[in-house]
Amino acid sequence: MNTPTRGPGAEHEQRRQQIADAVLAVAAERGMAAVSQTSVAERAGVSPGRVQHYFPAKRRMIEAAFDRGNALSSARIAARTGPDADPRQVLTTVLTELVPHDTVTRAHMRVRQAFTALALSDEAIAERMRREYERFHGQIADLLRQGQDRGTVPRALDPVERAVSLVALAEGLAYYVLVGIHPGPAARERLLTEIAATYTPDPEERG
Amino acid sequence: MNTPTRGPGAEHEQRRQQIADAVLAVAAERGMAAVSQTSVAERAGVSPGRVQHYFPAKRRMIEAAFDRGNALSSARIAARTGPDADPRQVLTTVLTELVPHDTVTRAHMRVRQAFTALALSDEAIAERMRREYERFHGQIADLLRQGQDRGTVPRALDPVERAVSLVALAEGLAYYVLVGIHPGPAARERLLTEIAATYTPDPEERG
DNA sequence: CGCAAAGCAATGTGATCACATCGAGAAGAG
DNA sequence: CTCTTCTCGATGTGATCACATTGCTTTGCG
Repeated sequence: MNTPTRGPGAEHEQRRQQIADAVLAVAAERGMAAVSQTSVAERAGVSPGRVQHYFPAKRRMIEAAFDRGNALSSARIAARTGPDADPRQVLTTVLTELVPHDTVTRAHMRVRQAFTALALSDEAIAERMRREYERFHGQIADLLRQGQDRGTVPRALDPVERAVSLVALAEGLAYYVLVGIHPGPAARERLLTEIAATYTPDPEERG
Repeated sequence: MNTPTRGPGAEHEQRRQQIADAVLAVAAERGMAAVSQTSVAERAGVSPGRVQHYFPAKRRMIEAAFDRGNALSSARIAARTGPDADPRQVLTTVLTELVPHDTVTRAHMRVRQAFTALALSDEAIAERMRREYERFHGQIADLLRQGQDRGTVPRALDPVERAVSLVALAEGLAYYVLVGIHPGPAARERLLTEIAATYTPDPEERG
């Protein structure tokens, strides 16, 4: 009944996650270039041997970390939006969560930026990135479509195209905040303004 | 009268540029991680010794490449806009040049993305990045202000804030094109739409 | 209890890195 | 022509890397 410590039913997945988390932490703090068996093991508080045991190839470790980052991000956003049904509120939360405003979101966006660069020279990561964005843009587009059904978003607007623009803007602003080009609150305001412009540009039709 | 091949007046700057160009080429083709004395020397067609001679510290080589990239970018955009006086045309050219559409722009944006990631873990690059963006955002804001003076841009609009948003959008879209998330022409269209929305949202006031 | 296998720490290996060092050769100065 | 100084190719060095190998320890199982 108790979890086996060995064999196919062992806590492998938990250990792998622990290591993947360490990869994310190192990437957030010192960039992808600092990710090595040694640094990851140290950060995870395990031996380098164990890291190698769970990830015989570094490539797989990076990919696992990428997936882990996406899972954590989804979980965080799901927790943040809760069971809210209002699509505009959900959209606003999802997009503003991209703009760094605390330790967790800062770390997350630093990791995202690291993978973003990696995707340009690593086809496996690039493919995952494409799938991830297809999902993400689709989610935002769906929220806009729900708005259209409720009449709060103009029918003339292409939900996918608008979703792409909103996310691109949010990520561009997120980087400015990360590197200190633009203050976080101002970036958030810019984003909220753009979201507001998406909803009922003609204010008299609200019901 | 002829250029000395040695001493303080030698063709040092030209050699340094040649090496910096090789750094940019390697970064564009294989990412910053592939930039080393060996790879750069090979790409530049010179000996590793010469690379080390001109850049005793790798850090300086990277910084020189960053500056060189900015100089090349400015020159390319200046050549592209020409002596045009119409601020909207200039703004459109500058922004759409950010979206990859040929070999040169693709390479340039790949390099830019590489430095973008580097800035998050290298304070010297981050500082240069901040200065570079301050200049860039300022340039776009100036173009918008000229539009306001001509009455083609609403006075109510904050030029700096709008400039930041436009550039952020353009860069976000540029990345989507680079990694194959979004087609280039569509990204360009999205950008043109956003630029159009900045100019005279009320079409009847045009003279 | 004994044993086969799994978990995993420790160590080895060859490559590559940034950077140091050295010396040959070229070019200007006297 | 000689000498000095700059250029820069060649080679050395120690660190770090990903990954291979080895073998001890633990665990489940008969």
